Amino acid sequence: MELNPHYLKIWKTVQAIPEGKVSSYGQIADLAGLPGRSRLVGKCLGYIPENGVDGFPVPWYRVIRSSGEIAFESGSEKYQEQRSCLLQEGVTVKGRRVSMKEFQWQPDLSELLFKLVN
DNA sequence: TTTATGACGAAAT
DNA sequence: CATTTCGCCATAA
Repeated sequence: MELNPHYLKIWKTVQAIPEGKVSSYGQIADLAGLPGRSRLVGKCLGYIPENGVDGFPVPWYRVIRSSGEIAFESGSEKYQEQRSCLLQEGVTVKGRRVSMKEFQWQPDLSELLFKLVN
C-alpha cells in the first residue's frame, strides 16, 4: 500500500487547499480526478506519511464532510485536534460544523492549472 | 478471489 | 434539525 498512486494524488490535492479554507472529501476526490471516490479520500488521509509528501505536511484537517461537519466523533482526540487546527488558522467552527458557504475552498484557474502539471 | 468496511454523500422521512 | 436508506467503490485482509 506504500506507493499507491491514488493516495499520492489525493495527498497532493489536499496540500493545495489554502490556509483558512476547507474542502470536502468529495471535492478532493473530484479535483484529484477520482470522482465518486470520497470514501477513498477519507481512508487515505489515515495513512499520511510521517514525513509528509514532497517534503511538505498534508493538512488533513482542512478536509471535512460536504455538510460542513467534522467527521470524527465529538470529543474524540482527532475531533479536538482538527477543530483546534482549524480555529487556529481562522476558520470558524461552531459546535462541530463549519460554514461551507463561507470557508469552502473555491480553486481558481491558476490553482487548477498548477495541478494539471502533474 | 471474495467480502466487509469506511474520516462519504445525497435524498427522503 | 436527526435519523434512515441507499448508492458508491477501492482497499485490506
